[in-house]
Amino acid sequence: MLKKLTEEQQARLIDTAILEFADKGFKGAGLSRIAKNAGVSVGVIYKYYEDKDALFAACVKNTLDYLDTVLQQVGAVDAQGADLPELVRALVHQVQTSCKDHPEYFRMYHQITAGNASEQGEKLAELIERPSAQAYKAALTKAVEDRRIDERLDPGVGAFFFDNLLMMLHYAYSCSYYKERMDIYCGKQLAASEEKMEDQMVRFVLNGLGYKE
Amino acid sequence: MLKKLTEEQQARLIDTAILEFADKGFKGAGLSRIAKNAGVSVGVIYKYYEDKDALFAACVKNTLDYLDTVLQQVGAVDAQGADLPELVRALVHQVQTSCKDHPEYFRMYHQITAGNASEQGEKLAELIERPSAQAYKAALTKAVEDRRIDERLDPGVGAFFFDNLLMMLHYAYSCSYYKERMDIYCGKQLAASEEKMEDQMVRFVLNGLGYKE
Amino acid sequence: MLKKLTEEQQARLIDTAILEFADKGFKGAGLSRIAKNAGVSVGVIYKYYEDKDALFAACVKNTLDYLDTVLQQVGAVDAQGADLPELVRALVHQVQTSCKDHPEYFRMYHQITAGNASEQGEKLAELIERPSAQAYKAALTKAVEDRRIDERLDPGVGAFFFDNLLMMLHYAYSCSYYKERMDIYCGKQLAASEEKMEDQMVRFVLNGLGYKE
Amino acid sequence: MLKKLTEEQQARLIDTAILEFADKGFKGAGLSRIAKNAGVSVGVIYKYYEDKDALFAACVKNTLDYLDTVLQQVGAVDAQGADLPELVRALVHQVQTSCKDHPEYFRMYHQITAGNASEQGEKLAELIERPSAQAYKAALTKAVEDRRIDERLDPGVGAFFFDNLLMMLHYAYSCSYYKERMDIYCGKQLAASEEKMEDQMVRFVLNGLGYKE
DNA sequence: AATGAATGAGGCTTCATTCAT
DNA sequence: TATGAATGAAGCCTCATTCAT
Repeated sequence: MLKKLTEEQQARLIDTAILEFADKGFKGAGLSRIAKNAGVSVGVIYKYYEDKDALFAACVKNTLDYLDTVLQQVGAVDAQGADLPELVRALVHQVQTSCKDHPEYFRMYHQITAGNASEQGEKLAELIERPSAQAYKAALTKAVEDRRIDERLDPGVGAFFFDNLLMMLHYAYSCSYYKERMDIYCGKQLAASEEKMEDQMVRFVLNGLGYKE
Repeated sequence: MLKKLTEEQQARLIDTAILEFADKGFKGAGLSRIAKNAGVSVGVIYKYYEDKDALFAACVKNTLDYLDTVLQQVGAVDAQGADLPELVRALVHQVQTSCKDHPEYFRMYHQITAGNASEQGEKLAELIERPSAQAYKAALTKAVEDRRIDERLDPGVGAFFFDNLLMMLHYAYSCSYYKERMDIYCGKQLAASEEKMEDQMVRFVLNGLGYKE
Repeated sequence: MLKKLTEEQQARLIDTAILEFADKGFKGAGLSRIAKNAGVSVGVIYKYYEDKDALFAACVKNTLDYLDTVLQQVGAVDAQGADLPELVRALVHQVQTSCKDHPEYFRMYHQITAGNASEQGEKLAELIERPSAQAYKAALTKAVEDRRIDERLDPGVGAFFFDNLLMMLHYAYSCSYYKERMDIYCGKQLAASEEKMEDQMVRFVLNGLGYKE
Repeated sequence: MLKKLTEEQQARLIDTAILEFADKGFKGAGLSRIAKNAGVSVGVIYKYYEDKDALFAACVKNTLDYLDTVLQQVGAVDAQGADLPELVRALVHQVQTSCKDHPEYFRMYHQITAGNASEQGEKLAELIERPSAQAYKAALTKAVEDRRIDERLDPGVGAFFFDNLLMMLHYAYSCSYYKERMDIYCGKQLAASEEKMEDQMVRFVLNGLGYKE
């Protein structure tokens, strides 16, 4: 079913759609605008996707794939036997780089979590969150066993708090509201320094987990 | 066909509208559905609000007022000379109670931050975030001066991380996606125990800030 | 059915309604605006008139009464045995004075003839036009018999042309479009001089009728 | 569901719209009724016209173009060196034929002059009236110079009266109210005879202008 | 197979009409 | 009885979806 539309055009369609959905939400997004910005016709969208819902679903899947890729990269760091501080720093750093590269994916994530579309967010949560939850929890469980972090902290809950912080950092680097919010809290100057924010974040997280040396 | 919408009916209209906007977003919300659910006619909305934008603005204002009230309550705890652990615990606890009472306000907040409405979220950020930012920063600055928390942590940034955690906890207790996410990370059992979550959260935050004794 | 609304208020209601209908047309007129401008409530309109149509009908009747009054005044001139030039001059003059006093009635007439309301204009034509048609025709018939005007001109048709000219003069003095049109044709200066316009009109009409001596 | 509205369909849309606006006025006209009568969907109107105002404007433009065409045809007669009686007769005759062909344009003109639409009629007056005013005035000025008509009559004012008569004749042949009115004044029989009305009109006008030989 | 104009259901908004006070 | 807020049908307009080319 992909005769005339090149792979590139299909990719561009999805990318454009993600931008639109990420910025306008499901209802606010316009198929004709997407088509125009993607340089294709409205009709062709319906050759590839059943309807607006299906296009949105495809965008969601794309977002998931991207998030998976990002997670995999961290997994690689983990696999190299990095210690917790290195891991945390790698994750925080990656928030910054991935948000610089593709802020739209995280705005898209924010839209997904708003649940304005037709589908249930609950099903997506499982899909999206389980992998990182598992990964972080595993790392923390191991750290607990190694007596490197506060054993009174449940690894799952710790992972939750940690990911919460990452999540909000993603938003701060991707969504205008949260960007403004970060500026208000941290001051524009500090907020603009990725190094300092990274340092502070790493410190707060390790402290929070009760990491010892 | 009452002679005038009672205060109660007006309140119900706004409440219904907030529920609708919170769950469907600005574009997805339907005035006729709001009217029906509020038990009034479509036309009457326009006696009280210029248009859909104005109704949304009123809902936003309502949300801000609620958030202010919540913050004020914590301010009272602070004014009683509570120490940092008490303050943190009070805040975390309030997240749980306010989300139980009025989850819709926090879903509404999430919608506002998505920026799908007609107005700019940037202007709202200032309005919404400045007060708590100031309050938390002040508390942390004082704690730094008292040598109670890690002085290498910038008070503003510390407040940012802390509020980020609160924010995500709000979402976890208000928005279905984040609720599911919390369950995935923490396990349904732990997530369901407000006391345990509170304890863990207080521990993580105080650790994170490097709080001593 | 006229307990509280004084005669004066009722008159004001009709006057206000005429202004509104004359300027906005039947559909464009707003009952709430009429009520407000008349200083009464919307509801009371429905105590005196079945619906918008009935109110419009009352305004039409009022207009007819006014036009009748105007015609009667000319009838008085006629009854005094005035000759045709005097009669014509009196009529032309009256166009100018009545348009100065109550331009709204002639704008109303224009609206009626547009037939935008719900009722048929045909019925009204009979009511409105018959009297003056009869009067003018009688005057011309007599003038023909007296060999004062061109007998090749049918009295009815002559009356028609004459009234056509009067009608358009009414419009020129009452409706902004026709006022502008008069300025374009005659030049602002000439158009502004009622005496000159009157003279020219009288001359043209008498000439047209082939009036001798 | 044709691939594109044919020229014919587009023309039909405008024609239907003119009919609707001409008979119901701007406010009274209904886009859905226009669409239905034109045999197209409501939505397609918005592909060709920004909104109801724009559709109305297009109808007005169409009307102006038609009136121009009509005037041009008379211009041709004038250019052939016709004398005043021939010119007047040609004009009167054209009123009859053009009203038979397209009465809706003159009802539309009547609506425009009622000024119920969104735009100012004043601007249109200049556009619509200037050309014929100029043409008629020129013809009369020349006639005055040739000592063919009463020099005490201002050419502009003479043109005004003449066009007033033409205007009302247009209405009489196009609008039901004015048709009825003509019948009342002239009698149905005479009114129905275009030749006689033409003769009478030509006589009246030439007399009115004081035309000699 | 892609195009993009046409379709028409649905949403926001207005306003004539009703009716509780 | 007058009031004027509430009602809800109807109008304008948008946009997801269809389909002739």
